Amino acid sequence: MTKKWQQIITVVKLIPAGKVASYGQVADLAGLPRRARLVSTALKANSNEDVPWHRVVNSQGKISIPISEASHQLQLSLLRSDGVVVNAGRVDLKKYRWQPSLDALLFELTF
DNA sequence: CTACTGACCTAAT
DNA sequence: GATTAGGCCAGTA
Repeated sequence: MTKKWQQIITVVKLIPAGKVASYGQVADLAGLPRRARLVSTALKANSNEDVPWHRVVNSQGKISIPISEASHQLQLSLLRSDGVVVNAGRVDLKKYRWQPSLDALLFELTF
């Protein structure tokens, strides 16, 4: 577990239920611009209960996990239990995109 | 050390 | 919408 991963995980933990963020968005907030791919590897290594990894989708609002993976369905159901509407593996980003509050942004500065 | 792999992103067809 | 191409760069083998 590197420090970069910890920063990513920390940001993901800030995403409130009912909202989603994109990989790139998380990377930026974690102070790691252009590292969207690192977010995905960090998340897959930390798919446990205290990390709401399911609230992270790609820039199109779609679930990026391959259908072949069992966790694809898991993300789908977890999102729905959060109250997020998912159609064709996709959420409406205009509606559900997480907009970090000011205090959340200030918190990021402690990185 | 080199080579390959992505749960990515953007822009251009 | 869908697809392609290029860029990206930390992990992994």
